[in-house]
Amino acid sequence: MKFLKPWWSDGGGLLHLTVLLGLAGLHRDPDPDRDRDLDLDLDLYLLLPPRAPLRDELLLWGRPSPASALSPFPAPGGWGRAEPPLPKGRGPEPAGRLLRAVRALGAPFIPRTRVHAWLVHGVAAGDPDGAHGLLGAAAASAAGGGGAGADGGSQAALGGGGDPRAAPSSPLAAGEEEEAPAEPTARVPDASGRASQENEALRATGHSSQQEEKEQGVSAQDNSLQQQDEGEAETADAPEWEAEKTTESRNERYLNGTDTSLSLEDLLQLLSSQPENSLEGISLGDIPLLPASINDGLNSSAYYSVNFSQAISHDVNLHEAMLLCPDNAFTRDPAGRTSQSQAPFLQLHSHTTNPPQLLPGTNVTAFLPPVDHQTRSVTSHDLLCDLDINIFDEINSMSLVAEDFNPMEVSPLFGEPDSDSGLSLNSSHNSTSVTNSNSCVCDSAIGSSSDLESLSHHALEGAVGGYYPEPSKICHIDLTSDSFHGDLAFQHIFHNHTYHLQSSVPEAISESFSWPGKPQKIKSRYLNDTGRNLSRDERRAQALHIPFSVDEIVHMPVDSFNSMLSRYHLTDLQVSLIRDIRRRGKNKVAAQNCRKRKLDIILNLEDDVCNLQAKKETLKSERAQCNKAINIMKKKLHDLYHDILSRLRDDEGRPVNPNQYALQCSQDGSVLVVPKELVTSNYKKEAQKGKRKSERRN
DNA sequence: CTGTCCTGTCATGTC
DNA sequence: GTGACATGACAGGAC
Repeated sequence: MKFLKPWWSDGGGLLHLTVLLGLAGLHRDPDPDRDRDLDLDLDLYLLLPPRAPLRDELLLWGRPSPASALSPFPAPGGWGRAEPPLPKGRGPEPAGRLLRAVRALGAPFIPRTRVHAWLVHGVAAGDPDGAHGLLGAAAASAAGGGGAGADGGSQAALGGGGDPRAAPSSPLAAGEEEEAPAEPTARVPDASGRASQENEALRATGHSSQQEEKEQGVSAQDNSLQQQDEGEAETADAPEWEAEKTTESRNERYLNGTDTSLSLEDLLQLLSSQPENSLEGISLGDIPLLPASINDGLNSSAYYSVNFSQAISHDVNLHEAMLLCPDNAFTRDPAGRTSQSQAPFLQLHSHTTNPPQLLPGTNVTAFLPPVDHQTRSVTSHDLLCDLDINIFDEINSMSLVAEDFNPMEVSPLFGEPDSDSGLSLNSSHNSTSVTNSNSCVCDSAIGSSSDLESLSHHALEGAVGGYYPEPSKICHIDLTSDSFHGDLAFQHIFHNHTYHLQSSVPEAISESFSWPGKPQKIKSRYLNDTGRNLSRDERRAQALHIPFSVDEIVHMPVDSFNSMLSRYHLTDLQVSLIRDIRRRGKNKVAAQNCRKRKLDIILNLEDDVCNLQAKKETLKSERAQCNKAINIMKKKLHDLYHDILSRLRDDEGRPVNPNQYALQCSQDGSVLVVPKELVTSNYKKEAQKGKRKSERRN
């Protein structure tokens, strides 16, 4: 079990449960060869609402094993789902379904009394259809014991027939309807039986005997409470949102396939209630698929204002995370907290005392939501006292060993990594500090924000910087609109915000007016939600509550900028800062462009240099070749001169000196031997004439 | 510890 | 005169 991350500072978060259900011989097939055991391995992700502990409902979506296609049993269709079975080999669940399911809740935040579980991955090793049947039967049971339209196999498995009380253990029947008596049938063990079963499951996971004793003690308490609840169920006042979800309507939704939710307790209760061989013919083939990772779906679910990508990224100490829940989570409503707060923990214990023979090989490690704890009167103190430390230690060892937990990645919300306050996530996760403060997460988170930067980061991210905060980071702000915003803990949070704002604004102002020389080391300490460093201007703007993002300030046209300044009633300080931000921003862009241009120019010049050097080399080579050819021609001409002149004789019969005479070809083709002086003068004259002619032509 | 590179910022000039 | 832009210079951080 891993408490992946408490993105709500008061303890909400994502809880990863691994539920191993070993059901030996549960699935009977007419063909003995096909009779097989059921090993159901479920990965559940429980989305724990902020400040609202597990209570009375799980919404569970199943993902049938790919092996279901090989099922020898026909897929049931009676208690069908709104979503048709996904084609074989289909990938993860698209985010839309989860989102729709989440939005179907009808509230911006998860109802505080509900817990939602996504069956992210389910593998029925032995018989996937058996596993499906298991869930299917559970859903059918939840639908009222298998009414009209329910799968016949499911009905047979449940033995419910048409009697709505045939499956009184249905959490929906007992928890939501709060009408069905809790009289267990021969097939359906009572709560204590379930508790015994799950206790055995926990024992199989290695719990110590002492721990079991504690759990059993809590289970007994839980059982008594549950029985009391059952007796008082009719008189219990259900919350408004619950009133809207009557069993009838819920059953209808189950039956007509518009509601795919399924209580996890349904599942466990069904497991405990069904004797061996009783799940024959039931299938989960039509349980809608779910993504192998909830990341996509949850990430797209801005509805929660939760950063799921981060939420599932880390393991945290579950014990601490649970205990980190602010006290208000348990004491907010002393009258109404009777059941809601302690439910998850108590329920955990209540499910741990079942006799092992009922579910041989069953290994359940999960916080199970209670069905009906409306009237429980256990205080939060009792709850916390009832928590078995060993459980958390074991969970911690499991989770922290399984995955590396990097508290620093969680820290941006809780404190600066190198905060001078000395408080960090590590400290917030320290057991001592945790147990000393019921709201230590929030306190440390806010209280450790020793300067304006972190404060403004949390409080004003949306307005300044152009980077919208991830929901996990602003949850404590958004929650102000929630019905819990009157909590003392949150008042404390906002008090701290105000305090730090007041104490930090001058710092920011002074910083903004002493720009040169200001240390910029602080920059790396302030990360926005995308992990990007908040610029100094962004922090300044946040500090001064400037309702525009830096991007807007910098990039908007002048007219819009001026009109914006005139529209809003801004102080001189704000206007000055906005203009400085705009100037610096534009200058920054200009500098970037300038450097880019400079770099381009340099690169172009380098290219030019290379090209010119290559051309130069080519010309050198050509010139060398020409010179060589010229030399050859000169040599040949020289030889020719000597050969010809050596054969000539003057009037006196003496050989002609080649150095004094030259050969000259006339236009008529005759060759004359003339003194070089004449040749030179004539050549110059000819050259001048040719030059004049060329000039005339031009 | 030092050098290099990158980036932001300021000052100044130009349009 | 003002704003936008370009650019040199400087400083700080990262590597």
